[in-house]
Amino acid sequence: MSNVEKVTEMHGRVLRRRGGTVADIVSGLRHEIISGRLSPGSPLRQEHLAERFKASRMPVRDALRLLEGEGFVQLDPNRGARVAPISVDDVQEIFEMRVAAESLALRIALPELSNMQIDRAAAVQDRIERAPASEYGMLNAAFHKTLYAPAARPRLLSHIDMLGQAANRYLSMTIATLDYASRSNAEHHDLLLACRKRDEGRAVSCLVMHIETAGKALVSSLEAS
Amino acid sequence: MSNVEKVTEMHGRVLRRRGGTVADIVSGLRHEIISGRLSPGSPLRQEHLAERFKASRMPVRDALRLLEGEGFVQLDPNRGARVAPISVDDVQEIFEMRVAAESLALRIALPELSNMQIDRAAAVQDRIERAPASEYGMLNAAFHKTLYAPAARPRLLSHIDMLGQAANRYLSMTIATLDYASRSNAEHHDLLLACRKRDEGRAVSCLVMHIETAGKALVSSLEAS
DNA sequence: AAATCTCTTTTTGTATCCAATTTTTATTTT
DNA sequence: AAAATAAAAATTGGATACAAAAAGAGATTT
Repeated sequence: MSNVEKVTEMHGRVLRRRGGTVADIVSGLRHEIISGRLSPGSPLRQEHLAERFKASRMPVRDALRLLEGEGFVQLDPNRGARVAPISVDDVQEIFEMRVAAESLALRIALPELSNMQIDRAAAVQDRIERAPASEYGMLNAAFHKTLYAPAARPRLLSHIDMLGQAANRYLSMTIATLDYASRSNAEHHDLLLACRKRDEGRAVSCLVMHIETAGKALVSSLEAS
Repeated sequence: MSNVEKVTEMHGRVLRRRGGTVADIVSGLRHEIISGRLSPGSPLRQEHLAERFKASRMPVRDALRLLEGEGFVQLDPNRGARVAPISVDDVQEIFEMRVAAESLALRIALPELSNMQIDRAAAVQDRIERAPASEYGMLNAAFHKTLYAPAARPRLLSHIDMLGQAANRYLSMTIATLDYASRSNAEHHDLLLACRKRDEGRAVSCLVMHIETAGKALVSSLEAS
């Protein structure tokens, strides 16, 4: 979020040094949407955002287009941008897609997976069990990514990443993480064990279960509210 | 592509005003990349594109960002945009992802699929067998989309669409479509038959085979050149 | 009350700057 | 001649200002 503050002068006004403006706005806005500080459906006015991020409209528009591609922002022609709405159907769909994409990634990665890489995933799992709940989403993504990395499938991995971020948006809305955490951790350990044995069938079914139960927990938690 | 030529005055200079500029540039550029008229790796300079599409740099940048999200353009900071490179690995990955995504879509759609919708897909297949090879990519996508539509999964369907477009880019590079066509048509008929019987297992395995053989044909055709 | 017509707000697009980076070219140095 | 360096040319990233179109809100008329 912080930026190099090498300031210079332009048209009599102060401005930040070049670089990373769009990236800043994207990550800032994305974080606010994922964390729920920006509620679904609320309008995102270009001028307002430009002022909030101390930038001009141009990088703001670039950022909005990027976030539209990621599914966090809805852009209607001539009507502007709004925080993408949420729905139970959407969660369901995201988790169905995660099952398909991540089981594919695991199947490809498993034969290439070294013990060292499994150890690294186990270390991430250790951090998950110690870290505060607020970091769960990010660490969970890191755990899964560590296991899929040997697949060497850039498109697939970035697709999985996008789905994970979309899921995090819903995850952070429900405080159901607390009683779900222990179950998720146990499932991660099961998955690691199956990976160590290089048991593809077992590993994939562990993963499918893991994602499906997470999805179901989220859906029921959303339907309750 | 044609546009209203409302002319107006600004800063003493004449300028043409148009509507839907960004969409025009995106679809125009995308078509040129898919059709291969713009070769992989060739630079896309903003100023040059702006002149070619008779627009200013802002909509050009918007378009480039969108196309980057779709994977057709590669954007390096401070170095500009280039037509995304191609590789055999990329084709392989795209078709792996298509298998996963489309078999999921078919599994979800099949129980909701009506005979009328199957007939509509069969009608599209009829058109495929009559139409010129240049329209194969677009019609093939329409055929598959017709079968998946009842799944009512917007995210999944647009993901499948993107993969299809990415695949079309490689498809149009190889003229291997000619001896592949008869095989593809037979597979489409098999798939339709399995759908009519509502035989999920058979339909999905037909589809998986269909996509995999298409991928393999493309890979071997690319490796030959 | 319903329809029409302003008036305002907001988005979309154009044009023109300027600064920071590459990339290229020319010039020196070894 | 080859390598290193400095100057110059392209190009991108970003800012500002302005024009036009659409959507929304009021006010007016029917």
